[in-house]
Amino acid sequence: MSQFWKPGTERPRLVDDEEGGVLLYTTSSSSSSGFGYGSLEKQRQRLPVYKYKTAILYSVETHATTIIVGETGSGKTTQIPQYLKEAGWAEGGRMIACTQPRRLAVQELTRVKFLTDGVLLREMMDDPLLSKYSVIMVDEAHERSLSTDILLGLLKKIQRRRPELRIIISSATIEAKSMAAFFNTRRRREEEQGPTKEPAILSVEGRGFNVEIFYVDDPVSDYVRSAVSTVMSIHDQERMGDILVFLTGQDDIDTAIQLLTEEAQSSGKQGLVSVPLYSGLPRADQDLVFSPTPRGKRKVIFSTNIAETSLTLEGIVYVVDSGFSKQRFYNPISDIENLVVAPISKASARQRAGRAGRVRPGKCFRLYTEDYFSNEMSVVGIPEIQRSNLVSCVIQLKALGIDNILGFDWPASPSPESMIRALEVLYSLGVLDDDAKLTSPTGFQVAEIPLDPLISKMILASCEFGCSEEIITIAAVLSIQSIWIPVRGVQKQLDEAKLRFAAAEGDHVTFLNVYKGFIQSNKSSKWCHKNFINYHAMRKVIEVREQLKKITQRLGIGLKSCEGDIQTIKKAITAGFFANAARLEPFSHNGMYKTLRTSQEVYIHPSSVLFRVNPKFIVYHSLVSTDRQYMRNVITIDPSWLTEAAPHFYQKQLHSSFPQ
DNA sequence: GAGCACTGC
Repeated sequence: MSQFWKPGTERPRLVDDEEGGVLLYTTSSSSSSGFGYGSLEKQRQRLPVYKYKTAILYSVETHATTIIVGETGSGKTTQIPQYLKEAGWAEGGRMIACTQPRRLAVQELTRVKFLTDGVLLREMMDDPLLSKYSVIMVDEAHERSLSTDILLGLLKKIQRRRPELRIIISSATIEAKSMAAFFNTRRRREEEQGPTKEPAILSVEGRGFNVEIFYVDDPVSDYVRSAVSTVMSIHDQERMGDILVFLTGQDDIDTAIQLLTEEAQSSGKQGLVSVPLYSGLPRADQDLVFSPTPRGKRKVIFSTNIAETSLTLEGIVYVVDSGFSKQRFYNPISDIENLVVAPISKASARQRAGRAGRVRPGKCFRLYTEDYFSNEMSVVGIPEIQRSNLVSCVIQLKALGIDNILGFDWPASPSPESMIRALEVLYSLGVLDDDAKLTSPTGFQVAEIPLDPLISKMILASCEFGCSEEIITIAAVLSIQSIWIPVRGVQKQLDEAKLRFAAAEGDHVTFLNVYKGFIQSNKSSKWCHKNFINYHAMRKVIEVREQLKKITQRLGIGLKSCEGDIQTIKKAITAGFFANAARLEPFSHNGMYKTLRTSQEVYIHPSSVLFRVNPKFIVYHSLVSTDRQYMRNVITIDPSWLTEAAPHFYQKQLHSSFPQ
């Protein structure tokens, strides 16, 4: 492994601090306490990454791939693309790309493009070699999101065809070596021309302060209770400073806040302000997290993983880490994605602890034992690609002309079962042909629409059925987490509000009613409030719908309304979701259904307008599994539509399921 | 009568 630095500058340091204990954040001076005055240039020079400018540029010049190990706050994301531009990498009509797993609000430099991994993947559909870019920087690669992994695999391929392309991968310490191994394409005694193929690793320190770590002596049986009592003792014994508590979901968070309020009341403790934080929270409530803590008070933020990567909170001095988060797991045999509370990795634990050291030295209280951390916790989490349904991923690779999906060189390979399942689903949708090639035009069109292929297929079908106006609304609503406001204690009112829009045909049609009402109200937030509808979610529906409208126009498909012909709408939905059909068990007293495809026991989700209605045949949008398998968002269908929509899928194997 | 970590086009 090679490292380069310029004599006279500080030698780059390869951090290797995978052990627990005090985090090895190094911070050079008091300069980290803010920018003070001075020119913009001076400010840039004070960022930790500045010291490595020459080393980074030298490495990029001489290496095909450079891996930058950098802690948060080093300034790498904003500065490195700028250094590259100043060094001439954006000259001669070339550009620099910097990708993130999430959207980022950064200033757009000319000839430097900040974009998400997913968007860059989309760009490859028009420009497979990404030929307009001279350097591509993949930021936060250690998060191993689905799109990041696909992108890394493709970049490695592109590098073979474009030796002049430079890749920068910014990653946390723990992943750096495996990234380097993945991109090391150098063969022994190979005559090297141009940049060396062996990746360089550079390490840049962050701006964080030391965080002292504490563990519990014995395993805790109830992390919510334990988190609350830890908060109480921090409040008792530690100096002022806000507390961030990592829990797994809304339920945990609500319970914890209730417990804390009770305990503070019964013990007469004052000065604690609890704030919940999770993605489903209405915007106004989320903003409370950022409001300054009143003088003499201590803010306690109870958060999901959203505070681990997506949001940065200022003023946190104490972190309480439950050691758990909700994670998605996919079972290719049952074709079901589950959200499960699972132990986090050491990498996550480090990231969480680091949240305590942004303003001054902090403390992190881990609600698990040191022995557990050292001996049982996995070093890194399972990459998303090994925990997901791969239908979207496979169609994207197919669209990029990658035929041998099973032989693709991944940073981490998904299971063959998942890939085969994805191929089967795409085949049944008519997107792939017998040779596993994209069909024309359906396959290419579905690949062009950046949504779940089942949804894309539904949209294409709606054009034939003449109900695309309605279907793109439904597609937009389905891509939003929830349009209802999550409210505890006023469940009854929410249910009543829902009834105002409920359609006998099911949830999708109900969504259409909500959308119509929202438009008729002139997109009023008051109207949303009155009807327990999430205003921001509805704005988002409008936005996504506009995008879908543009995409359909680009595909040369006109929008058309079916003017209230609901049966047509349901047929279009069935054309995409025929595989998700279920039939009510005869004589079932508890609403048990069986899926037509695999005879799995499933139930209508209590949030559905068809809950307790239990029609004989239904099609569902997705399954969510807890103690039971629940079907979310269902519509009634006529079973004959299934054979109409997918004769190849149903005629052979399942005709015996149909009573009529 | 249950629950939804996150993200994107």
